[in-house]
Amino acid sequence: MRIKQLEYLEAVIETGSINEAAKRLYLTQPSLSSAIKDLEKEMGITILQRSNAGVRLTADGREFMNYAKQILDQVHLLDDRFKKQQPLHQSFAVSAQHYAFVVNAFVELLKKINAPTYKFTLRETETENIFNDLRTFKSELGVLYINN
Amino acid sequence: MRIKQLEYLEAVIETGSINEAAKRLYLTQPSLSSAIKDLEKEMGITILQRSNAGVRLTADGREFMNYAKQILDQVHLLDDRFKKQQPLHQSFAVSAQHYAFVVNAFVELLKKINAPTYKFTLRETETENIFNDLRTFKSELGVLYINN
DNA sequence: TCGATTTACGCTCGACGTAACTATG
DNA sequence: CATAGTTACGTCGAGCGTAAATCGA
Repeated sequence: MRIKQLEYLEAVIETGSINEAAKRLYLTQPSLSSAIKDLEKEMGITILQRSNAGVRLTADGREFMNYAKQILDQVHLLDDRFKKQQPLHQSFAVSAQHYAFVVNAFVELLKKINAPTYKFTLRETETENIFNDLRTFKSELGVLYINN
Repeated sequence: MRIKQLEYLEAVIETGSINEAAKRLYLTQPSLSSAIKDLEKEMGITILQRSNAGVRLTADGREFMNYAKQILDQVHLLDDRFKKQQPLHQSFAVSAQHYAFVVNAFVELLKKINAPTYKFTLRETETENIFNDLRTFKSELGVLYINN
């Protein structure tokens, strides 16, 4: 049993669908499906009742989740205490020419992410510097617009 | 972070030595060492103070273990409830000729394991049947003695 | 130099992906 | 037939191994 599997299961139950949960977890539906299956096999119980309308907890599954939730809560406590300190410095920088559509896209991104995990930077610079920024890993993404 | 890592760490702390813990966990010392290192790196703290006399908990490590112990306790609760039901049928069988040293070794094994997890069987049979038992997976181990 | 840990590096297995299949309203 | 799920199978990385290096009493 892996902590990840419990987190996966939690997401599946919250969404009521392996498909939806897979999207939220950024993995493919078959991968998630087999991860859950592996867990069920290891525990020797059926946790989910599958149908074409999604999934529902079985009685065993409901009891299992009670235990699993306890574990996840403890894991979160530990993570909060120790883990999340330094990822604050993580940054995502874009170097681009000065164009409105770049700024718009960047703002859209900020809206979507909306988390304090990353430090976002948009460098508007000359074309040549875009290449330099990427080569020196100063920026993660470069945007060029070539007008024909 | 994996549950295994926490269990590894627990064993290391209980024994006060990566070497000893590795033996208890049936893995090699370097593997265990790097597993612990990975955990420390992920958490961004130093858990163990290494020396040529073994290891000791740092202040961070002591606090970390308080959290980890909670997680492990919850995991054990879950395992006890669901997991350990069927492994009772697991069996370990030996096919061998009738020799005192085989019986002695088998008894030694029983003493050492001393757990109700396995069903032990010793089949004393003719040489040819030893091969058959292994081929059909009836036994896990065959013992032949060739007298010169 | 002995007994502990770490570093270097190779292999295998498992986690995840893609493609194709199944089933039900 | 659309939308849920699973099965089949390939790939890549992580976990574990072995061998050699390091380090302190």
